[in-house]
Amino acid sequence: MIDYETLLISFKQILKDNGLKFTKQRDIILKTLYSNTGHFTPEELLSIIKKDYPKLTIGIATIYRTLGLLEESKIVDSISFGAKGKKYEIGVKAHHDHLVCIECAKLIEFLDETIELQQELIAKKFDFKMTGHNMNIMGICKECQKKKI
Amino acid sequence: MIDYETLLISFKQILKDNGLKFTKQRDIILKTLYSNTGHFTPEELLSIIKKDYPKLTIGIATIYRTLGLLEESKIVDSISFGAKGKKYEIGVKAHHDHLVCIECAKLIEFLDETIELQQELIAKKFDFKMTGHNMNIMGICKECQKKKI
DNA sequence: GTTAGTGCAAATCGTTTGCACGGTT
DNA sequence: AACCGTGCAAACGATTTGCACTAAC
Repeated sequence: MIDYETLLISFKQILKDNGLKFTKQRDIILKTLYSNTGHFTPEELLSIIKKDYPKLTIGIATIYRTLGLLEESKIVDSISFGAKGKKYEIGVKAHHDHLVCIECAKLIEFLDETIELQQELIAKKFDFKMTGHNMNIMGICKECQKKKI
Repeated sequence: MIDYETLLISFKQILKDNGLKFTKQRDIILKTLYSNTGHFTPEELLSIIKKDYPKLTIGIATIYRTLGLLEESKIVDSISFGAKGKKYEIGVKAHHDHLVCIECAKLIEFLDETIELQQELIAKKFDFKMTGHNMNIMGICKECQKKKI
């Protein structure tokens, strides 16, 4: 996984290239995403930040705006839960897909080279300019299967 | 693809098993989904029904409630567009995945046996009881690539 | 007759936007 | 100084819900 220094430099470069500014809020959102492993909703991210930086004023709108920016810049990835919102995570680590537990909403990451390759072949076959993909296997995780008994 | 008679019988059976009623609205929603190929948002479905059955009174709430029921019953599948809603289609035909155009929201269906098989292997590997999966390849379709020039 | 289903409108939830002020360049 | 970013609250769009009425059983 990329180190934080490098990530920060490349984020600053992206901002500069687009005439955007590097603010406290953007700094802290990126740092928080980097240092907390896992997948967060915008609201979850906000409450982590409010807890970790009580002095900082920050609103949910900024979280959304910054996550949008980070997603465009390919720094974070998102996974969608229908009308139930989206979850975000740092996306500069190795790409992966998800197993989604329909009971507890837990996410398990995996990477499968065979699938990755097939996806590229399929996109090519349909003259599709692939910009990304997401694959979610829905089901009931090991732990929740036990609970049900 | 399953014929409509059989589908209707199994839907009625599901309703009966759960102490639910077979209503005009449910009848027509299923029929409309079956006879119109494609992927529809709840709003789109409602306007098709209102056009085809001008005498029927039906509201958007019923569409949502029925689609939820049909999805639980595995009769329809949905594909999510983040906060931009969901689209539904009859799911009793052969399973397939989607190419999603990020410009025009068009969906292209495909089926890839290699990927299907890999998914089962992955679920097994993580002791996941797979209940479903969705895979969406995002990108720009052939037509939209041309438009951009 | 009992119970579930309906349409409607209000409520809700996640997300986006307009605006005046504050911070970065 | 110029301009972007911010918080706030209002606006928004998709979906859900409470209610009194209606229809399926």
